[in-house]
Amino acid sequence: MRSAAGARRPRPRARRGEGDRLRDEILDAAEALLLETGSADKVSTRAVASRVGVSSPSLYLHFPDRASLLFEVCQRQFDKLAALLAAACEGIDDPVDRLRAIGEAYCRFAIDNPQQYRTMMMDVVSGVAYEKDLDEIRAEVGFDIVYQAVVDGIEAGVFTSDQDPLLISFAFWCSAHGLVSLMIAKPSIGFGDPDALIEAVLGQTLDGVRAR
Amino acid sequence: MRSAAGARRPRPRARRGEGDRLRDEILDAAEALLLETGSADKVSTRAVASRVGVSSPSLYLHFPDRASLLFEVCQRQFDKLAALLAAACEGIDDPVDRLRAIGEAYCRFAIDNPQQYRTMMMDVVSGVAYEKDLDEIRAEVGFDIVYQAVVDGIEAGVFTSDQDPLLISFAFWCSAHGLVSLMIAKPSIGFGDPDALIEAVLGQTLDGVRAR
DNA sequence: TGTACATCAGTGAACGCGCGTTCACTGATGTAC
DNA sequence: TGTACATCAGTGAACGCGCGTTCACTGATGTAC
Repeated sequence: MRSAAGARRPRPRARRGEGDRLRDEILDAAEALLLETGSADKVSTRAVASRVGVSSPSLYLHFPDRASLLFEVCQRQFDKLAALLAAACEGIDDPVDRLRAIGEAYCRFAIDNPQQYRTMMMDVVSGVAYEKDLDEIRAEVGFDIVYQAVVDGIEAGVFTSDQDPLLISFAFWCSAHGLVSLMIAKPSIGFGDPDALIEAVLGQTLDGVRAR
Repeated sequence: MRSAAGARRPRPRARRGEGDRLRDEILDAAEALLLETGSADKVSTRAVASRVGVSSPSLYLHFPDRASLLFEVCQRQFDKLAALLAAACEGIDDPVDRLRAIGEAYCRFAIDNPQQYRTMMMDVVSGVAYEKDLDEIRAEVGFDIVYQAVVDGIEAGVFTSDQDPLLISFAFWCSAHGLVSLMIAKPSIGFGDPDALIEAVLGQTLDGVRAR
């Protein structure tokens, strides 16, 4: 816990029109706090302000309330995840390989950013109406590129055409999410090498949709 | 919110040795509160006491602290789930049918008791060292009976023997958990008929491990 | 270049709240005689 | 059966805490002249 009067000198006032600098610092601090405490409930306006080195009322110059701040922290994570997933499948033509790459990138993100993933996908962020409809979720968690890979795979004859591609995509997502959310929620289980487990579980799920 | 002085008359003192009556009422109230609020953080000692119609210090006659109370609430849920799963697969010889029955019962429990499932499997219950090791988890979430069904299935030649049965079991659990935890965490997605979705996702997962 | 003034980013103190927990206590129940 | 006493389940008041948010304010920055 670092106080405004502590090690760092008092922050210089933002110049006119530089308001976004503090705004970004607040978001960074909230994100860091979320990461360290592992719980959105612990990301209090006071803790965030103290970390930035600023009084807590000054958050209200940049966000209408705590819920909006937390919402935006999550939003930045979703943007990051979407970019990661898009990058992961870029240039991979084979639908099976592409699906595997997407799944691995998704799981990697979750394992590397467990507290963010928890907040995005597992928690009720208290006071935040963080309810997205299917279209938003589809874009944000990479559902669209999963779906596209599945459709391509069915067309190429490598995936079964017995099932609705939407359902196949969804089941794939369930596997990936189930795996990483268990690893995050129940670390005491002791999962061994995460990468090996990810590969094995995704591989098995992909086998389930192969054409036969 | 019902106060001690409210509608119900002041609760009669427990007789000597009847201390468990209030203890059970406290657990029931905490469980009900968890269900209604959907968040373990909201299950405060004061709210529980007020619901029972008792002063909050009296909780401390039955539980050393709030964390122990919450822990026991969760423990009762795990016991209930284990019993449900055992009942679900009773008398089903075919390993595939048995596995499907276990998975469906597991998902049903989660859908019917979303807040309890959330607390048991998705949340960090604040202040509760609710860390179980693999052996406990295996027993409590029905992992052992899943594993047995998989082993039986491999022996009977209906499941692939390419994979470690432990891994097959785990991937199955990932699917089921992933499905229900998404349904619980992101209700705004709009999942349609839950039973149909459960059947489809589990069926697809089972297809992934069929011998070919 | 110098001065008076306007702007507005950030502050310090305070609000009312609910929390977990402690403590000395009360008074109904049970028991010994 | 009646009485004095011991037990102990449950209480009321209080503790110190951190919270989200408000409000009147300060004082550095920028601007008009």
